[in-house]
Amino acid sequence: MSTVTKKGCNPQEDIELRRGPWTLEEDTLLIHYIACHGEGRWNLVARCSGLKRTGKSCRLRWLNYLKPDVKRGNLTPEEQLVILELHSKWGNRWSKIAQHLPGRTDNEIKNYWRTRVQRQARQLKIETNSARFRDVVRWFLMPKLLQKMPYQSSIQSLNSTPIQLNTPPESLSFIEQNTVNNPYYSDKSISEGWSPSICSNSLNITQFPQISEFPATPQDFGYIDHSPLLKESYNSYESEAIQLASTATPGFNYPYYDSSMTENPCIDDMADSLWNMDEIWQLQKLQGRSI
DNA sequence: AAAGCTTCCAACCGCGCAACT
DNA sequence: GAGTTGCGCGGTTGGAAGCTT
Repeated sequence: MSTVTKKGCNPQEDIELRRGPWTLEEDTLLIHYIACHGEGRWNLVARCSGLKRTGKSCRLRWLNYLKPDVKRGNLTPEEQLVILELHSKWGNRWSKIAQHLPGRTDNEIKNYWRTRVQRQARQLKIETNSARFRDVVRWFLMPKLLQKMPYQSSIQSLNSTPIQLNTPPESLSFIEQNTVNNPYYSDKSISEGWSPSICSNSLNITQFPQISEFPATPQDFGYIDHSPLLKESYNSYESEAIQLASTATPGFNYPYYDSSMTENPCIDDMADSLWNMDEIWQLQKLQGRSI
C-alpha cells in the first residue's frame, strides 16, 4: 500500500492519500457510505466517507467490485460471443459493450479482450484490428463458443458421426509458419492440437486462407441465442449452419455439434483456448474449400 | 524446493467532455 | 468566453497466483 500527499489550502489540510489494493475496512466504509448517501459525487464520497482515497478510486472500486450487481467469475461463452460481436461493431468501446452485458464491467471486458483474444491473435501473428482477424473471430472463434453453449447438447445427438479429417488443409501457410518457427507452438497445449490422431496427413500448405472472400457478416453463419441482442444479430444457428455444412460438403457432418469432438482429449485439452488448429482445419473442411 | 516465467486482473493514470460558476 | 470541477473512458501497470523448468 503506497500513499501520496494531496495538498490542501494550508499544511493542516494536506491528506495522505492511500493507493493500491483496497482493504476490507475501506470496502466496508465505502459500502456503508453509499448505502446511506447513494452513488455519485465521488469526490464528495472520498472527502466525507473517511476514506483516504481519491474520488476516482472510490468510483472505480464501487463500480468494478463492490456494486451488488457486479457478476463474479468467468465470462460465459454467451457473454464472450456478445463481446466479440459488439467489438467487431464498435471496437474498443468497452463501456458501451459492457452496457449489453449486465453485471459485467468495462474493465473486465477490456481485460478479457487483452488477455484472451489479443493473445490468440498474437499467436497467429494477426493484428486484432485487421479484417483478417475479424474473419478468424467470425469463422473460428464464434463457432467454437457456440459449441460450448449449454443448448448444444440437444443438437449433438442429431449429429453423432465422428468427423473424418482425411484431407489436409491446402491453405494454412500462415499457421505453418507460425508453428514451425514460433517458440510458442512448442507449448504442449498447442502442439497437441496438431496431434497425429487428428492430422494424419503431412502438411502441404501453399497459401494463406482467404477468409474474406466468404460472406462476412455474423448472419452469414447464423446463430440462435437467448439474449435479445444476439437474437437481433443472428438467425437460427443449428438449421442454417448445419445446412451450410451439408451443402458445402455432402456427407460431412457439422463438426461443432459432433459428440465425438467433446470426447477427443486433444479438444478437451484445448477447451479453455479460444480456438485451436483443429478447429481451423475443421472449419475449412466444413466449407469444403479454401478459407 | 526454488527460481524464473507467464497470465490475469485490480487499480491507477491521463485525457476529454460536460456541467457549472 | 474562460476557468474549474466532476465524471467517465480507454490505455497501462504492478503484483499475486499459477505454471514450468
